[in-house]
Amino acid sequence: MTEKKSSKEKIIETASRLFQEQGYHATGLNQITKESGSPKGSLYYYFPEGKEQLACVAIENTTENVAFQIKEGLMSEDEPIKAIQTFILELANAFEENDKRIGIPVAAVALETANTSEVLRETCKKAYDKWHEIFASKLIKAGYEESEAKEAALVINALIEGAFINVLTRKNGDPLRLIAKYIPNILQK
Amino acid sequence: MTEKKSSKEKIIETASRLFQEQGYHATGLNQITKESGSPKGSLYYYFPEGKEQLACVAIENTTENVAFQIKEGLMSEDEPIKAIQTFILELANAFEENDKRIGIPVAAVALETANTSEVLRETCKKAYDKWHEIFASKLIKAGYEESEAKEAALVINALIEGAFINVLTRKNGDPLRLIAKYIPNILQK
DNA sequence: GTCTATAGTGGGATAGAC
DNA sequence: GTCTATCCCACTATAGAC
Repeated sequence: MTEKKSSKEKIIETASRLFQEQGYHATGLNQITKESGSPKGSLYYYFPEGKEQLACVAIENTTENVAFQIKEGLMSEDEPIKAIQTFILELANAFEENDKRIGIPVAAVALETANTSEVLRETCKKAYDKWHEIFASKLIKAGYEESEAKEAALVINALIEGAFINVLTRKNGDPLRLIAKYIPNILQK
Repeated sequence: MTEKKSSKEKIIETASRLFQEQGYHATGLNQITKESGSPKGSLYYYFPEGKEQLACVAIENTTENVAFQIKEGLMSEDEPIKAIQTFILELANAFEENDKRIGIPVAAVALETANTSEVLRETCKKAYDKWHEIFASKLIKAGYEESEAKEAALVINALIEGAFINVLTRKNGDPLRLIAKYIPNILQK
């Protein structure tokens, strides 16, 4: 209803960004409240169960944002191979334009908490399931058989995540540009 | 020279395992000293610059261990496609046999520290360079052209890392088994 | 409901005994 | 060289004023 963002929204957005850039354990609630401009009392008012609960909501927020970005990115072309390639090249450019400080959505939190928090692990799993579904749907619309499309979607997403790790350690987008060239290989019999 | 492991070695091995399973920030020096059976004074005697220095040495240790595992895994077959597929299937089985608690070597630390520690980022980058080189060398020996082999090596490693993230969030090895099927696609023109 | 002050715990790091 | 005791600080979480 209100035009300006609520405290709760500001906390969620700041938390989403910081968890993505720094991971779960490196991100403190003090930093989140400070950068969002909200006092700590508000954080515990909205998220009474504390950090783990906030992280779940933040990851769900990131999941939706990234899902929207993938959908938009894939709309650039009808032909799915070209569309996916274009999306990947845009990722590489976005990384280099954003001061190279962006992180991989969800991945750091997923790796850190897979063994220590079932609820966070499940939340990250749902993120990947959702993104896979979007890639698969693009392929199915273009005539690919359903089970084949679902498999290819997982493979393509894995390729992007793995290349992105390499992008971060090199601080340049070339690994993403390289894997874009290999998308046709994934999608041929 | 001595038969039993030195304190320093025990610290490095414990640190390597914990950083891999939990990441950088979730792993405390207290936990490392406790699980390695060494007092904290010893840790700072051997690693006077503290946690970051220890993490570098631990990652270098992991780099060598994993390099050895890849080399050994790829020796199972002469033909590189089959050899890489066998290696990936072994990874999936190892995950399920090791209580599903194993982490992805180096990846968590790489994601957490890419923006905050240049020295750790560089150390992780060297790990990936080394592993790429091993895959590439297997391909070159089998007759692949050098630049093509180097590219394919990066793509295959990215595929493994990305699938491994999904394996951890699902707690089952199937994503690795799936990408193994796609290795021939990467290696054909 | 919004915010401040503070408790309590565990982190990295250090000094110095032996 | 090996180990203990301790410091300081940042973290999560809470109590309670307004």
